[in-house]
Amino acid sequence: MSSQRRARERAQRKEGILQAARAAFAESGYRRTTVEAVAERAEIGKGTIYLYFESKDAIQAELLLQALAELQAQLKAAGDNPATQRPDQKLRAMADAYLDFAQNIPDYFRLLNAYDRGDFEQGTSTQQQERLLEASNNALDLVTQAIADGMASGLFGQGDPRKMAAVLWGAMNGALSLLAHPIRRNMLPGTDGQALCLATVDLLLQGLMDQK
Amino acid sequence: MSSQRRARERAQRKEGILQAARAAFAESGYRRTTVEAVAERAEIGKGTIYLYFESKDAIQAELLLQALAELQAQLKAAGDNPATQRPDQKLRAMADAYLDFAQNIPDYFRLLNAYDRGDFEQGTSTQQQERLLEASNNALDLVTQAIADGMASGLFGQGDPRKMAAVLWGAMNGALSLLAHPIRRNMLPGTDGQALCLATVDLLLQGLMDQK
Amino acid sequence: MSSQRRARERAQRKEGILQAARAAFAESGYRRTTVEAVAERAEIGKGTIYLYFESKDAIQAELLLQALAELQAQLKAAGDNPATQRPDQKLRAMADAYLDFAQNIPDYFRLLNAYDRGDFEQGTSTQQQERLLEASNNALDLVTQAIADGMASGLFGQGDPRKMAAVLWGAMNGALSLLAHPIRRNMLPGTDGQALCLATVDLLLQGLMDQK
Amino acid sequence: MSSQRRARERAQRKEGILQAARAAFAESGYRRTTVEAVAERAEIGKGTIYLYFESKDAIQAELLLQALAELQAQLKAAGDNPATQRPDQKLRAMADAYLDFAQNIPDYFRLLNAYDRGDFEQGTSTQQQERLLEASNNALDLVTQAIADGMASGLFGQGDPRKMAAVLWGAMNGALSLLAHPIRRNMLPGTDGQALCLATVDLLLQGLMDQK
DNA sequence: CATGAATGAGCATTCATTCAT
DNA sequence: TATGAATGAATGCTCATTCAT
Repeated sequence: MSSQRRARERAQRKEGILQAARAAFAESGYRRTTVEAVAERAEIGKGTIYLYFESKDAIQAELLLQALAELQAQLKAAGDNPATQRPDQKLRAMADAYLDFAQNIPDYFRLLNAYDRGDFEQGTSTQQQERLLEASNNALDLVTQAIADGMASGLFGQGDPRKMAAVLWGAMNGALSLLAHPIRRNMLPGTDGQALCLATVDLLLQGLMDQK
Repeated sequence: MSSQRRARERAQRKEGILQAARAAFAESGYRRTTVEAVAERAEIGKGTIYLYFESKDAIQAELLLQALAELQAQLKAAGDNPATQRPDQKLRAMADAYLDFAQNIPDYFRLLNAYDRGDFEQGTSTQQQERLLEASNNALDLVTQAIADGMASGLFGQGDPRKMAAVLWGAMNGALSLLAHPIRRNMLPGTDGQALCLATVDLLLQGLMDQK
Repeated sequence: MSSQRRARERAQRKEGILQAARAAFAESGYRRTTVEAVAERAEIGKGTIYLYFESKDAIQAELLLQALAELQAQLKAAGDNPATQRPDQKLRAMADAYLDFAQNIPDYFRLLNAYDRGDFEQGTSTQQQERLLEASNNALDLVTQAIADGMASGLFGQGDPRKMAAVLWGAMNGALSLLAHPIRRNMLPGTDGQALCLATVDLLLQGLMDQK
Repeated sequence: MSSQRRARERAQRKEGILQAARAAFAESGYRRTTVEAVAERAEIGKGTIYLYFESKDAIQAELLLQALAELQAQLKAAGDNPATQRPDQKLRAMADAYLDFAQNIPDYFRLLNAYDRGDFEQGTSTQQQERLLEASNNALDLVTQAIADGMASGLFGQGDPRKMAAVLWGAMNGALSLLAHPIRRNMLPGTDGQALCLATVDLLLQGLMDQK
């Protein structure tokens, strides 16, 4: 059926716009990126974008959902790996997955960070906010559960597992953000984001395990 | 001499503009803040601002330097306190100072974070960038030194002290940023920025000390 | 012959577009009506419209000709009615016909008024303007003739019959337009367009007949 | 005081924009007139307009109020003239005033007509609509009163004076509008708006007076 | 013939910066 | 030195029209 091909082409075009927007937003930031710039990158006309998206804000919101879905999938895959049974191994695997995510799809990572900063409160509908919150909670729950398991088994010291999960999350965000900017990289020659991130996780896990 | 008084008045006027801009940027964000809004807050005419600053960007850059100088001063004061001799105590004192800085002058803290994200590459001249880099390095050096002392004295395990300093810096940034947005606070009921930050430092110091 | 059927189908399709446009223009106004909205109403594709009309303006111009032709036909029918022989009866019959036209096909009436205001000078070709002028003249001639008859028979006072025809025409337009807007209807509670129109005609005929 | 001069210059500038807009709207219609075109006509920059008016709609609304105020003043002056005591003389004087208004300030006249057609429902605030309605009612009341006087004195036949006032109003609008467009003027050689309007008033007054 | 995806000119509005006073 | 009126470049979005299928 041609309707199938039509739908596929439409989805491809939409995805093309999203990726063009992702690159453009990453390069210049949301506000500085014009709709025309996105169109040029996607090699289409300005008006065409509005055949696929309601507004510039809608593009960003859609990208955000994509980013969070992707992250959640990668975290889940890492946590579900049967080869990593021990809670500390699970946490490290998920940390690695987060690191991979931040390094392989840095635009998505930046987008999530921008959302955390509240950079586009107006651009997301209530429904989208709920979906985003749910996805975020799911992701954080995965980490929380691993920590709770570690505490229950005596591997980690006692504490609030959700708070510890937030500590991990925040610390990794911080490490990854720190080296995102060239000026900061110059301050730490010989250390890249990956190394800093791994060192952070090492130290935190060490602290967790020796806390008892 | 009247030239002295004139210079003093000029500096006061400049400072007034800077503080007005700081408050305005914090309230509405840099892009959404108009130069006119800054002028109104400073209770001067719009054109007067351009007698003291080249551009809106220049105001932001100057604020950045102020923020960094203030942070450096507070970290130095915390590290120099003779009551805290042990490296881990020094680190904790500096962490507390950073936390205080972030909480008491959140506008400055946000400004530094925004700069780290590369939000205004165009707004800073090369000279300003060098001053910023130097100030940042000085601040990081203070932390690095304390860690190096701890390693030398056997209190901490061996490692790259500058990298560890960066880990601390990044982790604290991450913890503080995480709870800056209401949506994230809702995800962590009962935990505020301070608690999260303290937990992060606890865990990292724990990790450092037990690493031997 | 199939060419006949084809021509008929083409005419039907064209008529369908015209009626869709008429309804759409009446509902939302010419500027606010998009070509796509007309296409949807006509249940055809947007591009198809351009197989039958040069432009959006051309649709409006064609509607205008239809409206004028329809009005002329109705006026002629009213004037030709053998039951109304006396000039004043003829005039009243034609006025009633105009009132019916304005009330039964308000879209056409509004279109004619819009044209009178010069709302779309650019949309009509010279040829169309000539056809429009001719149709208008024919309609006005019908009224003029009845008035001239009345003057010749001594029923009306002497005067320029064409000018009197224009007076009648303008006055009816004015009465009908006045109550087209809700705000004006609120100013005249208890009076509708029909009553106002009839009162206008009464008064004018009275004036004509008593002018001698 | 310089503040007086300042205020005067500001008012002059505002008035300049209003008159530029009046001319532009009259020439091309409201929708087809761009803000830039108004600015060029007023020989100022595009942005300057927004120092004096909230929006394009606000300019139109202000013009409307000016137009109605002007009309009301002229009608009142005509009706209050002690030289015209008899109701029919008063009515004729007010009709002359309306004719003068339409001919001397045709842009204002067109603007009022456009408002009557409901061409800009969105552009006027509720408060403005009330002011407009009140001004309209005042104007119509002047005519109604003269007709009521005529009926009371036996000069005119009995009837609903407000309805008769509306008949007069509508008929004059119709006569004036009819000849506003060149194509219509061509249909009536030798007759101009003034003649048509006067003929309309003559006929209506004749009708009123002979109605008894 | 019919379609609808693609296009880009056009528009109202904002705001950093300039400059006459 | 201080002012704020004036400016016009920049931007998100609409819609009449075209054209490949």
